Amino acid sequence: MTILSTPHDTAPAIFAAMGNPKRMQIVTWMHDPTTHFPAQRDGDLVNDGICVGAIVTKLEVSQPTVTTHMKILADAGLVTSKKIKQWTFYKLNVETLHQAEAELKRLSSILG
Amino acid sequence: MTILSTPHDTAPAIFAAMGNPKRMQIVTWMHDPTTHFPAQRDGDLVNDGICVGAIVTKLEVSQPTVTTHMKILADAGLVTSKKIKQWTFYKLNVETLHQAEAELKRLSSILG
DNA sequence: TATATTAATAGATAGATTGTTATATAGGGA
DNA sequence: TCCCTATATAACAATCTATCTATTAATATA
Repeated sequence: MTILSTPHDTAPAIFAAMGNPKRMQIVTWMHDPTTHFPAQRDGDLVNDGICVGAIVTKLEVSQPTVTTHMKILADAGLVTSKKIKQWTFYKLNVETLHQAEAELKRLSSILG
Repeated sequence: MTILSTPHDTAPAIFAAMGNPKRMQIVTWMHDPTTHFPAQRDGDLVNDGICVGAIVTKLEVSQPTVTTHMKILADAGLVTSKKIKQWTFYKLNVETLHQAEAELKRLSSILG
């Protein structure tokens, strides 16, 4: 979905999802998974994503709290999820970051 | 302040400020003041900014609510304010939008 | 099958956010 | 001075968020 077809409240949802220090931390870590997370047995850090447990360990909040944060990020389109065996792997969705970037670009370009 | 010297929780504050439909609406209007607001007697729409009353009229919430939203935007650095006579004029701060844009660019550039 | 692992869901709670009305403050004009 | 206009502040209500513990569900493994 391009910025042109974006419903009017999609952008606030993306910004709201990033507007939390814990979630910003998660997104920052996910940007460079191999430096921030240990290798996983049943899912590749880059191709499949990061499993919930790895985030729980680093973020130092409870597992349900991480699940909630991931749901907010997923609802905003900032991450996608994939289930392999008993794990759920979350991966950054760069498309949505570009979309937010375009929205900011629109607002920062003072024309008149 | 450049993105390099940005404290680690500045970015979430900016995104949180934009992560509300009403505030996003305000920022969008302020991006192009002359098309969205009537001319003002004691302050120029472009050079001085928009007065609170004009936003109250368009946003259709109470004046104190607008004042609260403007404070959140100002605290995040997204707008600056200037008092002329009994009016407070708010103006978009493009610097901060660029800062948020740079943060998104950083996160969307997958290097490894 | 019984147990361990992993994540999601349910339910509770403290605190933040968004909104209201009422009041205070500050400046301009009659 | 007295009143009007514009904004801010106070006090409060309703809703949302972030967090927890306990439980459930699903999958693996011994």
